[in-house]
Amino acid sequence: MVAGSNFITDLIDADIASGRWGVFAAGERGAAGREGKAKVVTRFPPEPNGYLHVGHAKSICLNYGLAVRYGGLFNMRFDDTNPVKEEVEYIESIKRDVKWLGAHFDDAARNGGGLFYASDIFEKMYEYAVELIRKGKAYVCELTGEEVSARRGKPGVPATSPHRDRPMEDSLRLFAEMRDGKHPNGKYTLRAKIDLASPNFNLRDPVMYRILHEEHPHAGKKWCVYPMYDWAHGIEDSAEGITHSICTLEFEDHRPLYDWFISSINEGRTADGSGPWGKKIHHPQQIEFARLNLTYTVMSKRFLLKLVQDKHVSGWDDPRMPTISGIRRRGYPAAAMRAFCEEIGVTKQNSVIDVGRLENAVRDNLNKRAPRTMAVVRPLKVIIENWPAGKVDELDFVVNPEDAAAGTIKVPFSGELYIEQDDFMEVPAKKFFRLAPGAEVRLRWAYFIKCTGVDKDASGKITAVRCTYDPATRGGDAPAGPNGEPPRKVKGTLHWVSAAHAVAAEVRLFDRLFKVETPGGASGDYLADLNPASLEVTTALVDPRLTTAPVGTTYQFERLGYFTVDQDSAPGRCVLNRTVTLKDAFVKG
RNA sequence: UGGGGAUUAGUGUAACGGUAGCACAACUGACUCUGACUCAGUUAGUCUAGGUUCAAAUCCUAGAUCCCCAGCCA
Repeated sequence: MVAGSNFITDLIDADIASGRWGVFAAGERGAAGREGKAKVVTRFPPEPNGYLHVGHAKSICLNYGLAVRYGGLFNMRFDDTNPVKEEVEYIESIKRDVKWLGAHFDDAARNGGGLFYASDIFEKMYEYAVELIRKGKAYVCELTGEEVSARRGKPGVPATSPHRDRPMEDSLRLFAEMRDGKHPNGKYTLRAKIDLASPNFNLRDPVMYRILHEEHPHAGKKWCVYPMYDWAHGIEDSAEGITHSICTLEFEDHRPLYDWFISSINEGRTADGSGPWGKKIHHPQQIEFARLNLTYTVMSKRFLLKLVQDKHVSGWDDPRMPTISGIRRRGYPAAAMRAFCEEIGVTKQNSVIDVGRLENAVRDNLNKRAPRTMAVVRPLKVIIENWPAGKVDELDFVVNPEDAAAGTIKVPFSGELYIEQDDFMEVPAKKFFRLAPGAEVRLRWAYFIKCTGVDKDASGKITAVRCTYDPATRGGDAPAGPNGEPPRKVKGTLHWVSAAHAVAAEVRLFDRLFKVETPGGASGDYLADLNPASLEVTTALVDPRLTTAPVGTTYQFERLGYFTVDQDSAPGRCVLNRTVTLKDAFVKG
């Protein structure tokens, strides 16, 4: 079994072995070197009615990954058949997100098959629809939505339509009138004449076209009839030469319809074009896989839109959102997203992945790349009592222990420092090996310090911790004893900043957007499960170098987590998003 | 009470009639100038009942459970 294989690659392997889809012709679709290779053409076909989320990322990685794996092509296509819900803003964001993920749809040398819009072939679809009417396979129906619904039938009870035997000429005329804008929304539909008694309700004469007097984000004002998904999708795939049309599980019982439409167009057509209706059109294979679900996450576009509209989040790109824009802003690397998708596999089983696995993929990626820095998020002042007044020491700080090439930088040390509040306990808990009265710890890359006492205000709150330092431990290690005794060890190492040198930065500490593993679980009420503490904003003390880092730069704040420079940063204002925490094995108590 | 799918450790995912494996999580321990990383180990699984076979997660029969479907959404 080859790494990364799954039931879809098994299927494609079989197709290649049997020569099912033929080979790329010389000069076909871009980059040279593809001719003679077995054809594999996939696509990602979102409707531009919202922002992409991590569920879409799975589909993008799957489809693009297959094109790369087999040296085929990957198309980006907007399935823009319903102008009521679609917007240019969504089209633009989707292109941006797909590119960011690394699916190079417009680069032929990197398996890019191109950018397509369903709406660009509406004319062709219209012609095919006319053809089906002529073949007696479609008719204009004038039932209202409610009437269609009322006549839908039940399992075992057929649907009915009084118009299915309308003469072909009448349907042709009415369909043309529909297109010409002579009728209001909802007055007529074009329906496929399939089987009103089918146990599969999708086959009970599904609607192919509805009248929608609506401007389209890509096609403008050209149309007032729009095709339905089932009718349009196979034609889009066919026109683009898609071989494997991959979609999610809920379309499984639409597959007979997908096949019926293309087969019906092909009826009376032949491979060489000698048939009465001309040349056969390409008939792709639809394959269904299980969509991605994550714990503590809602993936419904409808609900994400509600979060944005009702301002529960700051926008589609709020770093707490499971959108691609959100995780990008939060600082998740695209490569981590890809690794995650690879890791979880592809099957037909509904499943819920622990969101911790996505976070792990992010840590894994960042651990190797992110430069380290010391920053204090909840400052507690430390006074070094025996530090020479006014002295500043410059110490070497290792930028990335995982990457020797990253080198070292100098950090300033002085007699007044800040450490993390969590790193001091006046009455230490069991197994607490950080700072406490009488305890000695190491300040990372600096000195050992020993706590001699605390300062408190009138209310008894600790305002500062007093320590002494050991000059012999400069750099962070104790020397060996005079008679070769092993050097003194300390168990705890703390991060710190020099009070006089650190600068303030806004830090946004994100937690999960939902407080329960399955939001909306029993009640279906997602909002009730929102985590009220999903965002905490604090002022941290950071290395001044961070204030000039470009937006999107990610650092590891040692012992805390990864933090990424947010787009809200400006000269004089540094804003950092906590991308993900480090794992923490220490449990208080 | 119709149709379409799916059931393998806590969670995912392999095994395609021939030793049930891997990853994550959990728990031990080692290492450590990040309680991170890394390393070693432990716990733990074929939905049920029959059948075929030398041999069944895999094939057959019956059942159970879960998901999807009656938009002029996709």
